[in-house]
Amino acid sequence: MSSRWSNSCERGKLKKGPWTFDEDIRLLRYIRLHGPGRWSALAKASGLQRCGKSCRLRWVNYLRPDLKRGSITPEEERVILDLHARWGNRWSLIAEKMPGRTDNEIKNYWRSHIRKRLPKSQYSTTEDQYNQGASLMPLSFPSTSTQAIKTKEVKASTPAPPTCQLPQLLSSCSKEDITHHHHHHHKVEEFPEAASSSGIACSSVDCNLNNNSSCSTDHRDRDNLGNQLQVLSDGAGEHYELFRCPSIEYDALSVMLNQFYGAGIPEAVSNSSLGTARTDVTSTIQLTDAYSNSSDDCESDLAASGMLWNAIGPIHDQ
DNA sequence: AACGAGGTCAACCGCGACGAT
DNA sequence: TATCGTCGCGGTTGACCTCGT
Repeated sequence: MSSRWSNSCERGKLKKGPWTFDEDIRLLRYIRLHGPGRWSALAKASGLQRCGKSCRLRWVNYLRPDLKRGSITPEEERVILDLHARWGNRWSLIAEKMPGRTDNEIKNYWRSHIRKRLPKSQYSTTEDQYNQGASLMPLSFPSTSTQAIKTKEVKASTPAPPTCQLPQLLSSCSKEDITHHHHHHHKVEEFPEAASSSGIACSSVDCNLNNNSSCSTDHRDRDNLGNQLQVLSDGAGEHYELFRCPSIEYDALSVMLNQFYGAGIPEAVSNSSLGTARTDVTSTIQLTDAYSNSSDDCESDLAASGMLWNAIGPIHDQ
């Protein structure tokens, strides 16, 4: 039993390791059509050379649109501390109380940030709580009933089909920023190939060199990423505007997700700080702006962008 | 500039549980 | 009831990154 899933992953020498951009697109497109769940079937039907387990993990921990990006806030850390003190290493349970955070993320945060600050005696007791059969303390949070949080009996619900939760991803770069930085605000042409193939009115792409202080070159500080893609809707259809900070990577997944969910939200603004630079080089497009007259740090890789648009395809025919 | 140590985090692995047949 | 397929959880790994020397 325990090895069944493992075996199915081994079967046919399925791919392992970091996900590529193309795989992400395939997975997203499939989920867009059929919703998440039934991972084994999904893995086969989507054409991905991945096992269902891997697909599920990628979705849950990385591609889900309702994920909150950026560092754990002090408030969130307090919640983690509190809940961990109550429940021990019940990461999925803790994650349920922290919308937008995954169990993996919380677990990693605990191990790399919190645990090392605590004396071993302190964290080991809470970590052992569950194994010792300690009863889970009732929550002080509005949430599932305390009966429902008894240990592993809690059956994690299948993630709901994608809903429009992009407001959670609101970027730190606002329109206001843009208007305040005219000196670096220049328009570039549409993605010709993309627009034609997708059938979407992609009227313009703004490459805004936003030099405000919130823009950081530290790719790991995702809070500070200033990339922004706006999906704008008007009578003529939808078009997309992309704003970015200099010297940071424009994450293609963001574009994809905006289009992915754009159908459901007429006007969506999203943060493009999805993913990290290190996950996979192919999952990010280095937006170095070939269209800029002035600058050296903003170029764009239209081929890659075109590939993206082609890959995800138009909304209306999905 | 080069290198090593330590940190971070996406992804993997093993396992237990559950539902369907 | 037994078996099978699927799913989700928690622990662990390892590639990549940053920082100090």
